[in-house]
Amino acid sequence: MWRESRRRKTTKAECVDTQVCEHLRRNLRRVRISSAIDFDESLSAGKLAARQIAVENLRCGELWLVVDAFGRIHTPITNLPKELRAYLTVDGKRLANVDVGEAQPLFLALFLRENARLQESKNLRNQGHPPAHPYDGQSMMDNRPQEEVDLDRTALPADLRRYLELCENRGFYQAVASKLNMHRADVKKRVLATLFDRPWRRNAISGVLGELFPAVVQNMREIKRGNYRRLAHTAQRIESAFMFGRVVPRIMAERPKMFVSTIHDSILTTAENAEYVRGVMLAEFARLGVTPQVQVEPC
DNA sequence: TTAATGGTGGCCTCTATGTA
DNA sequence: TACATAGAGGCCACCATTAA
Repeated sequence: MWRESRRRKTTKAECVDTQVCEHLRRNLRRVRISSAIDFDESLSAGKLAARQIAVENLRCGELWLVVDAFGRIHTPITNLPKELRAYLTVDGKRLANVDVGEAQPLFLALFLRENARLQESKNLRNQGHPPAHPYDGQSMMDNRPQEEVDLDRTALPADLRRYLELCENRGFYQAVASKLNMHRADVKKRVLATLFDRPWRRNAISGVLGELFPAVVQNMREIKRGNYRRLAHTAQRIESAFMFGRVVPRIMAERPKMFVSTIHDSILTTAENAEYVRGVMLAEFARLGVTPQVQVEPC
């Protein structure tokens, strides 16, 4: 019973629209998982048991949905090991994942870009100029029916511009990996940890980041001042606002019957609808003035 | 780094029971 | 009646896992 109370305590959906939550909950109930799963026998007993329990819970209809304080939605699907997604179906159809390349650094880049723009606008006002951009003062994730953002990137600090472009081209992790003579996959998790870590802790990754993007790192350190978790929380809020404030509502409006489930910054849907979802995500990113890589990966 | 989950075990409180 | 003990349940921390 105390687990139930703990779950109730953490189920606070204030930061995600109720209709979005209900839509995702309804879609969750449509998911089925195959009865014939080849578990990796080389796994430790604990890992194997955890996978078996996760699968059993899905079969039994244990379909919880929790919104955390930073707007992320957690479900049995988000907790499911990636390799088991291949066994999921909806209406008998296999699923595909529509994934944003280097999403976390990209959302951070959007936040830093907005910061830089607001700072620039503030400086101009102080000099007696009108606001630099009609977007000034408005949250970048407000879902108003405004036109696409016409962003003058030349006004941004050079290394922030380069950081943003690398994120868009899925080259950010590779740039760090190349400096360290490592493989992209090996540095990815460490880069993410370093970005969100305590700013006073230094390692090889933080050294390379400081070398490649000095103003970006300095900006991040300022955001972390007083509470280093703020940067991670901010990135998650931006991700949440984008996914549940823009992408999912648009899909709900345009294709209300289409299956959709989220895995933080990616969207799970049936393979036949994956290209449509990819188009929606690209269009919504375009409204924010960025063109990241969005890939469809069959589960 | 953040979040979630389940499992386990420790600590605390409350209640019931046994004993002097 | 007073005290000791045992069991149950709530709460929490820690560990494992998953995702990004």
